[in-house]
Amino acid sequence: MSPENTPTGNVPRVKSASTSGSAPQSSSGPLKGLYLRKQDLRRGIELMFFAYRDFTGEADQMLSNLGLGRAHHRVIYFVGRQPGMSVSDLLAILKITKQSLSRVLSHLINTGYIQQTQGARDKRQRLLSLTKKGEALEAKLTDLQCRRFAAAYSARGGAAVDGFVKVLSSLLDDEIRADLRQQYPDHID
Amino acid sequence: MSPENTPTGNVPRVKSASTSGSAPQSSSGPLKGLYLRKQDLRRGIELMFFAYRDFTGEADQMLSNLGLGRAHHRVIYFVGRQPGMSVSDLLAILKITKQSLSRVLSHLINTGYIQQTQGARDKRQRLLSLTKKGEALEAKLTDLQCRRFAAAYSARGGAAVDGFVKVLSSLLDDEIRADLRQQYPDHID
DNA sequence: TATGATTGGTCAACATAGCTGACATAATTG
DNA sequence: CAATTATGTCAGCTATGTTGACCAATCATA
Repeated sequence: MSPENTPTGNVPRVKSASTSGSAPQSSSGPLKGLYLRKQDLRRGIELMFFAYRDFTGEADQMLSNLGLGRAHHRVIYFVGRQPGMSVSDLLAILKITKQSLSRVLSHLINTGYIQQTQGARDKRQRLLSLTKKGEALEAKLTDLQCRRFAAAYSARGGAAVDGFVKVLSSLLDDEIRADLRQQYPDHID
Repeated sequence: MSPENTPTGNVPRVKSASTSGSAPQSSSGPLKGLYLRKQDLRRGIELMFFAYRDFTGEADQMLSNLGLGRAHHRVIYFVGRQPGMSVSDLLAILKITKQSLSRVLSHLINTGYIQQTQGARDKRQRLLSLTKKGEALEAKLTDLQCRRFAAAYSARGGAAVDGFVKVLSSLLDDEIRADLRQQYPDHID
């Protein structure tokens, strides 16, 4: 039941470049039309959809074997990246509601993946970090995804990685891009 | 409550390149270490997360005003891309269960975004296409996302787009990559 | 033509992960 | 002391995925 063996033969296939029709090369320079045609933009949209799905697929599988979901993964990932972060830091990154986070976070604490310590400067804060068990899981999950990236990066080379990072950065909302730029010292921009 | 104004000041920020520690430049060539360090791979992971969220955000907003969700968008998008596709084609692309699709698809048919016609060669098939109303919505949604891509593409130029497409393609599972390659005549590979 | 495979729909039930709104507690800050 | 902040919690809702079972129409073929 994978896309390629639909026995009817009408496998999903774009009616060639028909969607682009008369390509909107519009006015500007002669180079623009080469990657700003409707079909190029649609390819971008579709690549994002499929790549994101595949990118998360392996980790999702491993997580579901542990009774966890992608939401747990996000928490584990970001807490692992910055141990000692507060709940509101996490909320600001994930941009979900307190209640949504609470459900997932409590579960991770109860099952021993994450621990809390009271903030020293501000005792209201609960500073989050991974337990040994949490670190082990984080490492396994991140390794899975890093391996996929390492394969893609090394298959395509530094120039391609550079373009990848540039375009993805430009797809971001402005505030997020500013944040990410801060976090990566040698960020291309 | 956006990331930059957490008043505590401990805005999510990677402890510089500490996660990379002794970068695994491993054995290979001298260029590899420049984009295969742990921090580079993590940046890729995070860019995917944030970019996907921002990429879908505007459309999600417009959809929710109409009482629709992202699942409806996917159906509208792919039916719009290839009018006359069958239900099983759509299932093969979306990789969700028949029941999940059914719920969303029925809703789109009942609300007049999508119409069905009986297949000519195989009368069991219901060939899907957008109604006028559906086409109008598809155009609005796709325009939103295309505009974001067009801005990113033209900000970064053709070489970056090239790298972007290459790396995203390499992040795909093999079967999906083969499908996409077919669909785009001038796909870089 | 009879049988089996395929296309598609449907029902019931469930899980995950998001949301809102309201409210409580504790600590910090002015 | 008062206002704000950080965090948690309760109840309830929605969207989107899942499984398993089953049915009807149609097609392909022995």
